[in-house]
Amino acid sequence: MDPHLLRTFVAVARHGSFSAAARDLGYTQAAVSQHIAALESDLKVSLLTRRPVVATEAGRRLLEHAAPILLRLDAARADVTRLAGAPRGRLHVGTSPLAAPGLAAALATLLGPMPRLELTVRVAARETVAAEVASGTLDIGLVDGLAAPSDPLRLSEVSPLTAIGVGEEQPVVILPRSHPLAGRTGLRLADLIDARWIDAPGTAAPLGDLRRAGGAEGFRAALRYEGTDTGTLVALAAAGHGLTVLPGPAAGQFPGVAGVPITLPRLVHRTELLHGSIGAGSPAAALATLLAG
Amino acid sequence: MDPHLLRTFVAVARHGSFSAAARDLGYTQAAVSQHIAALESDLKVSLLTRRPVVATEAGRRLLEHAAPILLRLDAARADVTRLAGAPRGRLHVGTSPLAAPGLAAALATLLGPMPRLELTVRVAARETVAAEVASGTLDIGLVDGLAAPSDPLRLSEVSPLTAIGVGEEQPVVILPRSHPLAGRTGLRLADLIDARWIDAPGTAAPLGDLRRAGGAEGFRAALRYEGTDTGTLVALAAAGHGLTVLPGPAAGQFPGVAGVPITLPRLVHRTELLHGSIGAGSPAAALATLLAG
DNA sequence: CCAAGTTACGAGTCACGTAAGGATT
DNA sequence: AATCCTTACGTGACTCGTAACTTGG
Repeated sequence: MDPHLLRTFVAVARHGSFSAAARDLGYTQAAVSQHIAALESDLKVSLLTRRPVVATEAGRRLLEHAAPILLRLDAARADVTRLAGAPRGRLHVGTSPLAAPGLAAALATLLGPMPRLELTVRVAARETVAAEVASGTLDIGLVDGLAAPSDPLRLSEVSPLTAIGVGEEQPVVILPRSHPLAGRTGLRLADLIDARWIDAPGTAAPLGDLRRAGGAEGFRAALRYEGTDTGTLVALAAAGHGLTVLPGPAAGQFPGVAGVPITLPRLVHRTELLHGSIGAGSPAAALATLLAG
Repeated sequence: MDPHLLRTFVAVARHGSFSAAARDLGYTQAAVSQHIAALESDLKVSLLTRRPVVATEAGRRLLEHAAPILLRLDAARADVTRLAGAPRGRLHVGTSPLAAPGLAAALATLLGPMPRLELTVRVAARETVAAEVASGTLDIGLVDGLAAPSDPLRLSEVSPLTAIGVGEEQPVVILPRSHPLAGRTGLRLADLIDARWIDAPGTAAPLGDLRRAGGAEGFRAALRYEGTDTGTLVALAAAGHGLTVLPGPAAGQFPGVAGVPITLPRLVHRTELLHGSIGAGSPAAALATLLAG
């Protein structure tokens, strides 16, 4: 199970085509065919159907493992390399959409006494930010999510990252003005189990977190939003496509909707600063090493 | 970063010797030397000092990643292979020490209506059991630990495993009879932060869990116990080497010590049945596939 | 000077590209 | 017939073992 083969397998499964994967990876398509054949004969299992090219049951299973493994491999390389890497004087920062408003403040705190530097900021889905901080594409990440007070966020545990909490907010449910519950001053999770929800895992609180908090099924997704634009998400909620949970301060900024505080059993909306240097102490210290000079 | 190279690196670091690692892995020592050289030149970092052979800062960093990666790789192979693997008629079961008393009952429930089969049982540290279930060495694992009520145990997230809760118990602190607190009918965690503790991560509740529950530092380990024998652990506690936390029922069995129920904020001692078939529904169904015929 | 890691070199293997060969729509 | 995957084959690269070399205690 050479990582090269895994990488090829993932590409083929994603493209649904050997030739497309080959083009993507810079191989000939014969090489891709050989890669898949090698994997299949190594595991003694058929991983893909041909014509059309679709992952089999075993292939789907392998796909679930492959991405984390490849990510971890990249993270390991990045982590080790970071130590020796010459400071670059550039800082790549990523943020999840709902953490973005806090970005300026967080950077000011960190960089206040810092020298000039080239700063790049990018907004991406929560898990994307975490993955890119792990793999070294980003130096720093700001992510938000639901967690027990003063508990670390549970990001997919592909690689150990250092997380520092930078804020906790009251979670608020976004409802269309016309919604029967829109006038309430507070809600309980149980009131909303049977509502229609928007599943926006990269942007809003993931439904899985709500489901776990509620200890119940429900929280059926009526719509899945894969973008990272909060305005669009709120517009969808305003149009009645479903409910979503935002941190309180963010909710106040949108006129067309009602934001009702929700009592979640022991959950707050938490924002964390992520960086990759496991043992590096304070983020300022890590930054200093990163930027020095 | 070929897994072969990583495996070699891990072996060298563990043995503290190229030659010993070579013997262990069935390579010549020249090959091992080349492996390490290849890794170092790939990462452009020195990973080991020679003479004596010790991991450098970067090497230690890599070691933290290597073990989980290799484990995940094994787990992926096992997971994919499991699907196609012919039922073996043999069942390898592992259990953490404190879950062992429940093993008979759990197996009876599962296997009651099952045909005869060859059964192997082994006791090992909690994380070992989880790792071996993931990598397919074990078919089924029974593990215990501290967790919020009806929350899954947080085992090291190397590989997704299906977990089914099979029991929750009141945690109890084991104290020598002569201990000033031994007469109490109940304790709070705060009473014990400054006590001397035994760190027995494979057997008792890991100190890290207590520390997290207490939201504090403290819980200094006076002694580390790496074995998996509950009797020995309790004997150490009885002799005053430190405190440890066991599930209530287990604590009653030992005469020389006092077991005092402890109120942990939202934590219970939980036992779970682990198996590897991610989507396989009930454990009975998984077992049926495993054993069929 | 001995134990232990490195370097040199050759043999076998492996992985890739080219090109020809099926198969499916 | 066209598209797409597989197979055959040759070349270049890689990996490992043997053996000579180097270094540190």
